[in-house]
Amino acid sequence: MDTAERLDLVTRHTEEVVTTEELEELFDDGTPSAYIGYAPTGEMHIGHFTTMRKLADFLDAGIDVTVLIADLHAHLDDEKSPFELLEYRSEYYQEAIEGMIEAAGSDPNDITFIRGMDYQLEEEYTLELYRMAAETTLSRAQRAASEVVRESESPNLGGVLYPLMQALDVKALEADIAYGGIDQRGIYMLGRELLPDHEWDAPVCVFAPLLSGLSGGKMSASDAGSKVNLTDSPAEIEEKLNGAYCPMGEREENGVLEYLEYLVFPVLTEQGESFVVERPDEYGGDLVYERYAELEADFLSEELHPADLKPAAAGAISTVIDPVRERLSDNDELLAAAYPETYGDS
RNA sequence: CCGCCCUUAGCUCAGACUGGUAGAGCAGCCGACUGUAGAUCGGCUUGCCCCCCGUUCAAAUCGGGGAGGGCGGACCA
Repeated sequence: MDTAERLDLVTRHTEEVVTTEELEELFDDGTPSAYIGYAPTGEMHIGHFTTMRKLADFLDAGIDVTVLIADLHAHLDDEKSPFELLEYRSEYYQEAIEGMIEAAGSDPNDITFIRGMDYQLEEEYTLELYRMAAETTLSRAQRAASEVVRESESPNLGGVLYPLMQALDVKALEADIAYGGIDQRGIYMLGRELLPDHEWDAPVCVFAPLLSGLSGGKMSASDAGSKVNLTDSPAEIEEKLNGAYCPMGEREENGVLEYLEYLVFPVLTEQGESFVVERPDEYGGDLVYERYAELEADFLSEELHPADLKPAAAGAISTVIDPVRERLSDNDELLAAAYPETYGDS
C-alpha cells in the first residue's frame, strides 16, 4: 500500500488531522505508531464504537495501534469513577473494546492494550509529570482540558493534572500519532507544545467527529436517551431511534444519519452487505443502498422519509452491535461489578 | 487550629427572619398536531427539605450536636 492510500484510509471519516504533511512524513519513514486512550468511566456506547471502528483503518494502513485504558484518568476527572471501581471498569472497557473491534471486522490481538497505572506510577513518568506541572500555568491546563474534564465551581487538582498526563502519555507510549475525539483537541495541542521540550516529537493528531445525540445536540453521557448503549436490546434501540430528533431533509445534528455514516455503512461495506429500507408501497416501496452518500442524497431530497429510515437504522445498528451485546451479557457479573448502581445485586 | 457561608425535585434554586406539614423554572412523562422526531399547544409525575437530639399541639423553618462542601485567616491594600 502506498503512502497516498494509507493517508486516505487514516484521514477518512475524521474531523481534523494536525497535520496531514506530518502524517505523510511518518508514512514515508515506515511504520508509525498510534494510540487512543479511553478513561473507563460511564458505560460504553455507540459513539465509542465509531472511534473503535476507525482503528480498523489504522491497522489496515500499517500502523501499530495501542489502546490505553486510562484508569487513573477516570478517577482524576472529578472522580467520575470511584477508585474502588477502577479495576472492574477497566476490565469491562477492555472486554467491550475487544468486542467492538471484532465486530468491526478486525482482530483485537493486533492491538496492544495497556492500563494507565501500568506505567503512570513509575518514577521516570512521575518526575517528568512534575516538571511539566512546573512549566504549565493553571489556566493553560484548564483551558486545554475544558472540553474533556467535568467543569465545576470548585475544580479539583486532578482536572489539571489530567491534561498534563495525557500529553505525557504520548511520549510514555512512544506514539507518533494521537487519535481521539475532537473534544481532545485542546489537550493534544498542549501536548504538541510541551513534548518538544521533553525529548519527544509533537504527535500528529487525528481527531474523530463527535456524533450528535439522538435528541439533537452533541451526544451527552448524562442523557441516557440520547445514545445507544452497547447493552441495549433491539427493542430498546428501536424505541430510542423512534424517539430521535430527525427532521425530514435535514442533516444538521441528525444523529440517525451520523450513526449510519460513521458506523453502519463502514461495517456493512466491510461485510459486503447493503442497507435495506423497508417502505410501504404507498410511499414507493423498499429502497436499497450500497453507499451512505446515496442514502444521504435521498434523505436530503426528501425522497427518503424519516419514518421509514428510523426502523431500518435501528435494525442495522442492532445487527452491528449484536456480537458486542452478546459478549457483554455473557459477562453480566462484570457489568454488575463495574456499574453496581445500574446492574448491582437484583 | 480559628471564623464565616452553603446543603430542599434529575438540574438550578425560592421558601427559613415572622413554625401550620413544600414551590418555581428547566428536564422528564402522557396526549393533540405532524406519515418520524422536534417545535407548538394541553395535561401530569417527582421529594429520607443532609443526619441525630431537643423545644413545641405542630419543625424545611427555632436551639444543640454531627457530617459533607465552599470561602477566608502574616504583611501589603
